[in-house]
Amino acid sequence: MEKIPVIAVVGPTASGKTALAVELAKKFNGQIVSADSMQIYKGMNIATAKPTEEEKCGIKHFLIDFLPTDVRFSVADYVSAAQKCISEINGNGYLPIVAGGTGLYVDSLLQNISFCPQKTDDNIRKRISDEYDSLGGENLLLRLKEIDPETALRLHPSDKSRIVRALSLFYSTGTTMTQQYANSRLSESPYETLYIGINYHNREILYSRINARVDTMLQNGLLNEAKEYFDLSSDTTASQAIGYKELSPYFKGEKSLEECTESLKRETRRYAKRQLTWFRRNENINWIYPDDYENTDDMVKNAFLIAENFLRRYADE
RNA sequence: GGCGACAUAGCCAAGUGGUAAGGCGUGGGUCUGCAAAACCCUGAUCCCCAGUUCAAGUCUGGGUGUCGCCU
Repeated sequence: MEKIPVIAVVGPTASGKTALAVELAKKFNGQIVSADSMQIYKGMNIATAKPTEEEKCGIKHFLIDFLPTDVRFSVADYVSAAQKCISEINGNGYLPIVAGGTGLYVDSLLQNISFCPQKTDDNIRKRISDEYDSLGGENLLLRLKEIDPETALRLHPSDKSRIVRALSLFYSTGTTMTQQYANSRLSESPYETLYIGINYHNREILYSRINARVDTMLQNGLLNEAKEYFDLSSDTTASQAIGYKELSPYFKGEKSLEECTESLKRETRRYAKRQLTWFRRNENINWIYPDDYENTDDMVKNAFLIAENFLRRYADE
């Protein structure tokens, strides 16, 4: 079966992914599939830096702004939704461009990871989570060792979420994490992907972009938006978004706005660092460094060259 | 000018004679159904000089600096 060509634009937050993806889409007749775990939610616009109509430049964006904030979402949901988008885009004769900073989503989609067909039982999960709290990580890890020694070996006793997941996966489906891992890569990816990553040689530049963007968000009314969402139930995906929970102490009168703004900036910087850690291990990424160029146009031109090479190679095959 | 206090990693900070807690930040890493989440790893010889002592961040003297009070 012939593979579908896909361009993926990845990188840390505030690096300029959105703009580059749009430029690529304009140049190569593309449409964009977002890979962002928070921009999927309706209403969460300012904090997530969701592209505005103006920024979209008329390019069609998929998987943005379509879910209410109380609906939970997961990688598995993302992959199946995004697969459909890519098929549709490709079927209509456009080039699919995956753009976003949620590394897990990007990789799972493009490497065609298949998730366990059965869902984990919420009650079992709850029970094991309680057991973790009462018995401790060491004990649960011993239990996991009996059913899946490999996974038990690589997990740290403090890593509650993964220990609970590994155990509840087995108890509710009979599949071990190790088996699931093997199963997940059985079918080859239907995509031929060009990865373009954006990073800065000088981290300080990225960090000052982040700081400045937070200030802009505040000017654009982040506080009003945050008032609506800082109280989201903690078991929702949306409640994890950076931008509301950091402002929460301010609304509760526990901290000053300045302190909360600082913490919001810091959390965003840390998030960017984690994103870089994630993407750096992908050897297939063609990294582009904005601080290598005099201006953005030159950088975009270089990205065009990389993309042209990729598409030509693809056409030749 | 006088009196007093303090001087430990980027920041906060414990330690009062036996060979440098901790927190925050920073940097690195893990990552397969909540991933903007969760988790792991990460640093100093204690302002300078001289002295006491087997042994000094810890005691003594001098210097420098900072802060507070007073005239």
